[in-house]
Amino acid sequence: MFSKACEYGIRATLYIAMNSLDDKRVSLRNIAGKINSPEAFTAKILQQLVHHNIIHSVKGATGGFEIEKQKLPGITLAHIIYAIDGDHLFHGCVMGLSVCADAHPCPAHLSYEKIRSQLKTMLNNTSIYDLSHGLETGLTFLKQ
Amino acid sequence: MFSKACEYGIRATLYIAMNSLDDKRVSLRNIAGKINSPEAFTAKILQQLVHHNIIHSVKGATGGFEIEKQKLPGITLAHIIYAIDGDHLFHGCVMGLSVCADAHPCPAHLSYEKIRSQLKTMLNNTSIYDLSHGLETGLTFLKQ
DNA sequence: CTTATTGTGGATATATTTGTCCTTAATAAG
DNA sequence: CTTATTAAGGACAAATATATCCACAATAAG
Repeated sequence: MFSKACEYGIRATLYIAMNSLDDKRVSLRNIAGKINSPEAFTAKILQQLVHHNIIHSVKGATGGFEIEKQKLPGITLAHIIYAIDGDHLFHGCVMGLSVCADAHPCPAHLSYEKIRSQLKTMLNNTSIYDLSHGLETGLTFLKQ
Repeated sequence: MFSKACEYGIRATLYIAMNSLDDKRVSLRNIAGKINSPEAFTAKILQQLVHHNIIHSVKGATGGFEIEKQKLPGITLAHIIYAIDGDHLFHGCVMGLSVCADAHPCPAHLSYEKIRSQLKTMLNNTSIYDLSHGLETGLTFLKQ
C-alpha cells in the first residue's frame, strides 16, 4: 500500500506531533529510536517533509524537529502520503493501465473506485492531531 | 497498492479467461501483446500462476495458457493477488509495525481496518468470470 | 525423423527502493 | 573562540523489483 519511506514518514510525523503538543522539539536520533526506523534513512524522509512544509526543523545544538501547534489539525495522512509517495494511490489505475477512466475503464475500475473513494475520505479526514491523542493516552503505538 | 507483477498477472489472467470462455488457448506472445506487458517478465508471472494452480499451461506447438471453464467463477482477484504479492495487503500493518492488532494497534489501525475489510470483501467477491464479461462486451479494457 | 512452435527455468542485467557514510553548515553553551 | 550538538545533503552501498536472454523440454505437423 505505502512505501517503507511513507510508513516511516507517518510514524515520525506522529511522534513529532505528539511532542510538539507538549512544546518539545525532538532530534533525529530520538525520533528514529522511538519509531524504530533506520536513522540516516529517516533523515532523508524528514527532509522531504520539511521541503513540503509539513514539519519544521531547527539546526544546531538543541535543534530538532517540531510542528507548529496550530498547523496540527490541518495536517492529514493524505498530506504525508502525497508528499512522500506522490499521487499514484489517489489517481493510478489499480491494474496499471496508463489510461483508465469512467469512459475507458479497466475491468475493476468501477468496484475499485468505491473502495478508493472511501480510502481517500479516510486519509483526508484523519488528522495528525487526532491520531496523536491515542498515542498520548497510551491507546496506540508507533513501535513493534 | 499492487506490484507491477500483480497488475500484469491480473490482466493476463483476465485475457486468458476471456479466451477460455471461447475455448481458445492463448500463447505468451499473444497475451503480452494484448495486455501490453513485457513478454519475458510476463512469462515469469504466468509460471507463478501455473504453480498456484490458477491457470493451466500446455507446452509445444499449439500450446499456450488456458483456464478450465468450470474453475472461472471460483477464481477471484484475491486469489491472484495472494499468489503474486502474498498476504501483506490482507494482513500487514498500514504503518509498517511488525505487531499491530486490536490489542496493540497503530494509530490508524481502527480506521484502516474498516477500509481494508471492504477492500477484502471486494477482492474476495470479484471473480475472474464476472470481470471477463465486461471485456467480451467491449465495456472494459486491458490496455492503455 | 526433422522442423517449427511454445512453455520452463536458470542466469544475468537494469531500475528503483531502501539504507549507510561522511562532510558541511548552523547554533548553543562554555 | 572553541567545542559539542544537530540538521542538510551529496556520494555510495545493499536489497529488491522489474526486465531480458538463452538453452532446453515438450509437442504438433510435415
